[in-house]
Amino acid sequence: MDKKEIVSVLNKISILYELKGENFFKIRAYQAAARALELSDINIDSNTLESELISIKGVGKSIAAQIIELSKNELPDLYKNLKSSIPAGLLEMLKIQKLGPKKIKFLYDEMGISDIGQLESACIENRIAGLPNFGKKTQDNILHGIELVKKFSEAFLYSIAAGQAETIVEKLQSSGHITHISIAGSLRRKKGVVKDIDIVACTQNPGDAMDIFTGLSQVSEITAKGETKSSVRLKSGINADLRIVENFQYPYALHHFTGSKEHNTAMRSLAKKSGIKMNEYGLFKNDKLIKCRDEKEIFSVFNMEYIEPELRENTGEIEAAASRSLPGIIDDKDILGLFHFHTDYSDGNMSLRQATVRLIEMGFSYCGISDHSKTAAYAGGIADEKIAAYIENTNIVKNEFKEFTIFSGIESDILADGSLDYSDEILSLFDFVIIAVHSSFNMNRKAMTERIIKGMQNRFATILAHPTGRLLLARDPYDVDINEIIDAASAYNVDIEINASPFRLDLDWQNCKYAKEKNVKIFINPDAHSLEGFNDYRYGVNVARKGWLEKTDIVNTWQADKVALHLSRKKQAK
DNA sequence: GCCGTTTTCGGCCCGACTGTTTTCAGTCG
Repeated sequence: MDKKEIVSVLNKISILYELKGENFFKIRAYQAAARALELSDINIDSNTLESELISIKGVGKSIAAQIIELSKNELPDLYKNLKSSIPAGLLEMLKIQKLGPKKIKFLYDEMGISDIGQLESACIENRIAGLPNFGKKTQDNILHGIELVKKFSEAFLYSIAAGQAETIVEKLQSSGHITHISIAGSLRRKKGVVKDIDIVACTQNPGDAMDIFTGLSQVSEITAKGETKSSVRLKSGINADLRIVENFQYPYALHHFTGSKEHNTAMRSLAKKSGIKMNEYGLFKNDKLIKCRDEKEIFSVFNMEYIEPELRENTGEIEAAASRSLPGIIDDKDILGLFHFHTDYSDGNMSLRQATVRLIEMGFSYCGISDHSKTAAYAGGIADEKIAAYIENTNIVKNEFKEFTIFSGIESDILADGSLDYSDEILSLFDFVIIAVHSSFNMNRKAMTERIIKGMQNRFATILAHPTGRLLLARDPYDVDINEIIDAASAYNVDIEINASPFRLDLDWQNCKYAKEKNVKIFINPDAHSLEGFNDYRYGVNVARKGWLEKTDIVNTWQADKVALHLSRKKQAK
């Protein structure tokens, strides 16, 4: 079993323990170990030693032994026994809102209910209301929750949720009385996929603000309404929470509701060590508030640098902030040019000229065109005999815009055997060659990894595009060893892109640190097919920020002449 | 189950809202 599968088993054990009613801290220990393992750089195989595993904070002897068993493809007895003692349907039942492990356990133990179907019938037959600690309201909530499980996914693309959150903030702001307001939660941390919308605000009239919030036209249902917290479900299916606090509490509340949960837990435990209590209303020493005007001052109390929201995942940012060694992460304005876009030579709906005009308007100083190659028939890829015309057109536009640099490129398919779909003769005509997998996704891990590495060995390969091929919420990544890909990129001097399409965000932020460690250079590419698509580069910046990347790591934050040198050196070196 | 610059035992982050209860457990974030 590989690391990903092992992480999944550890998480399953924690869920099974929850349904068993096990000790809360034991449950959390498994969750913590799973997460620690996931985020560590350790590569797990059948030779992995206990000592390596125990060195990961959160993994002890017991869990290390289970990981070792799993790495040898043996399921630990503990897991087998747990799994066989708990019907799979109970796990599904956890997806129902307002229904947690305790109630599920009760329903199973006392009523023999072991899946969503049985639960639904029991509710319809009015057999749930009347049970101890269950009433009519709970029964209705369960039925409603079941309906939602059937209807909605639990996750939404950042781009969709962010748009809706911004609209809500604007409406609350225009209603007056708001003194502070911000999007918080995973949206503020710029996760690619989010579960809900969190908003923190201060106002002189909390009642009014709650009324406005719960009365918004996009609200389909009010799930909670109080003086300081209200929750609604939007018509889109996304849940949104509004928290209202006093002005002086705003920085603490903003930090608290921005999370992540793991970051907060770590911060609180750190606070506790210095005798400070930390919650959404403040920092307290001996019940006395330590005044902070903004989030920056909260971190200062602990003698830490300000931690950007994107970094707050408890992946080392707290330690780095304490030792004043946080990375200087990039900003939208650091991006000076955009590569990887498609024009009407393949499946884009704009000409190179139109693209260039737009990019100049957006303030960029260079770009790199890369239409699809001949194998991508579905995308109108360019046949061998049309390459000359494609390059000629690029040259015409190049000459028209002297102050703006256009790099000439192509997105060449990595075929199933690892070869690229153009001859070296054709590939040599370009300033850069993006290589990508667009077909035969169902290869096994070893074969897929070897295929991509062979593609990178081509002497003209410049950038590897969307390295895992995933489509968020729609298509799993193909089976590939991403660390091996990064190692190979380092060895064969190939850059990797962060595909900034909100549907892809591939390379993922969690792999960026390893790429940086291996000195692999990164491009943030919009993969635009239309003029509007260029704006997507910002989503890629979000990924780079979460991934601790700095300007030195990201090629398209460099000036055009440096990029030109970088590309030509790559071509000559190979 | 994990962890330790007071600790190898005894802790483990904290609070709002709901619904079912008469003081609180469960769920969620």
